[in-house]
Amino acid sequence: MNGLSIHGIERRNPARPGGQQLKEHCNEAVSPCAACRVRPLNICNVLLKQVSPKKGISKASESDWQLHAREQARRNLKSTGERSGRLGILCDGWAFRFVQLPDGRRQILTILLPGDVITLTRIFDEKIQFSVQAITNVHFCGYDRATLKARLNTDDEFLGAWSNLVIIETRRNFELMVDLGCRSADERIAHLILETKLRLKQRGLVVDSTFKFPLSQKIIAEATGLTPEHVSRVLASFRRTNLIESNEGWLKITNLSGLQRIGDLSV
Amino acid sequence: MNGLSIHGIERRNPARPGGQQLKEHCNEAVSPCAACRVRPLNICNVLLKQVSPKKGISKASESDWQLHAREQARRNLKSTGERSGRLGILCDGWAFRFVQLPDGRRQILTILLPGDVITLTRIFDEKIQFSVQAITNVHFCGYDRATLKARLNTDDEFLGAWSNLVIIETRRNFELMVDLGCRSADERIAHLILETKLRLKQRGLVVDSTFKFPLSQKIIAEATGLTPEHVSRVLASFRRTNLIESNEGWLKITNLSGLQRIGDLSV
DNA sequence: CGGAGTTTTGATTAGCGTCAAACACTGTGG
DNA sequence: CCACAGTGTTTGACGCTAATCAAAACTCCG
Repeated sequence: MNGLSIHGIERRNPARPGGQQLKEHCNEAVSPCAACRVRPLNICNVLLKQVSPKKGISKASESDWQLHAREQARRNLKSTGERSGRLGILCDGWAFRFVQLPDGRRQILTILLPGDVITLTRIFDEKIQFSVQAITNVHFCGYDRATLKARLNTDDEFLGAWSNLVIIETRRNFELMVDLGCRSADERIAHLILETKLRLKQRGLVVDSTFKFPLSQKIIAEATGLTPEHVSRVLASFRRTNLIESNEGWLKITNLSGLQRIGDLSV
Repeated sequence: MNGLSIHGIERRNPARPGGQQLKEHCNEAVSPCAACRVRPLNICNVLLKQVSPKKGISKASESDWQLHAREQARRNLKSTGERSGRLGILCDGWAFRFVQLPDGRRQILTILLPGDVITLTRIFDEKIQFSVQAITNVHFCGYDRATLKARLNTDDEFLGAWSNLVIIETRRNFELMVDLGCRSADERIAHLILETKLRLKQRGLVVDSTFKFPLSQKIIAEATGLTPEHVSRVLASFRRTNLIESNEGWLKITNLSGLQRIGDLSV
């Protein structure tokens, strides 16, 4: 968790005085989406390619239908039951979806990487069913829910893009269920590393089997249903057997086939 | 697993000679959908209320766009990677979605009750990502995928109904992840019982806290990520403390608040 | 320098898995 | 009719994985 962010956007935001001022809108003249590299991974490409008047979106709402914002590491972007009316997309940085039980136990449902849709079902679901927390400093944008809903009914391409994401997400949910239900600690952690590497590779963020990995062991524990202590032991054993190297929020897979033998992605 | 089925449809199908003849189409003069009681729970109501020509469905395809079939208990309805081109709905009987790992381990993803959509994302997903197995004898129907996909683009009500099911399913997937990731064996099993009771209640299939429960302990084990032996012990302890009574595929909750204290549904 | 959070390591324990055997139930074939 | 196999449930003994408890080393940051 050093100062480098993935897309070269530095973490050193202007220091904010109070902790209450959570979200900072960036009303930049030029939309940051123009330079976004992860647009093809989600629905932004489809949404932004043509904001034509014939779609029935008035000029007035157009200026407001997409809002950009930032948030500091470790702060919540969304909380269970919230009704913000916006579908969020993570432009830059890492975050995770999680559920918090009354007694403090937490389960991480999804690690969110740059380009991921934060609240995919928000188009139809008023209340979201989980909370979202930033891992690093993040930059995200929110589309107006009503506008998207209307567009889903008229724009076949958008419907296709959205449902494609639903399918990908469902598939990953199933994988996590299999992990939690019937795999050992070694397998779960190896799987998490391999899956994250794969997703980062799709974003061009893996060089020489090395990639940014800002997940603390507590986060890995909550994502895999283990304790931080046990995660530490497993990672230590992976390092001892020369499967991985890690430091300073970076991770390198030094023995890919060895790691795959433990946590292969084939379901 | 006695001879009675939930909707009064008897299990005694005409005896079939070979085991190979898996599926039996029911080309009845009157559609069984007319008497279906679970239609309001899924997309059938919307789909069947008006099959009007103006939707662009030709008379020829209309006769074929919905097919009814049956399957025996313990047989697979679908297998991973299959490409049948139909979206299935469970009309009667119980089934489950599962993933099978190469080494034989299995994880049940969803228990399917009468009225549930078997392959919800099949509209967009050519290959399904899991297998489906019948628990009891089942009766199901399959809608033509291409027809549904076309209709999703033109029929707002259908889109709404479908996406509503996607949300409900996502929510249940998240609940299972929390169960598997951070709850004890007692909690998981109590939760499974309570959730199943709730879903049966929506279908009017619970009387006096008593309901059909044809899940073997092996199935409960695969659904909760436990072993059959341990499930047996937990259920025995539930019975010993007078939380539940069970026999012959039926289950009665004799101490609801006690069971809720263990496996409450609130997430 | 001090405090908070993270990682590491060790010792101990508990929950659940594994192995095994007995029993009940069902359907099958002789 | 019985013998038998196959499957599911129950129970016991034992073992192992991972949790728990605890404490020290390390990092980051004011």
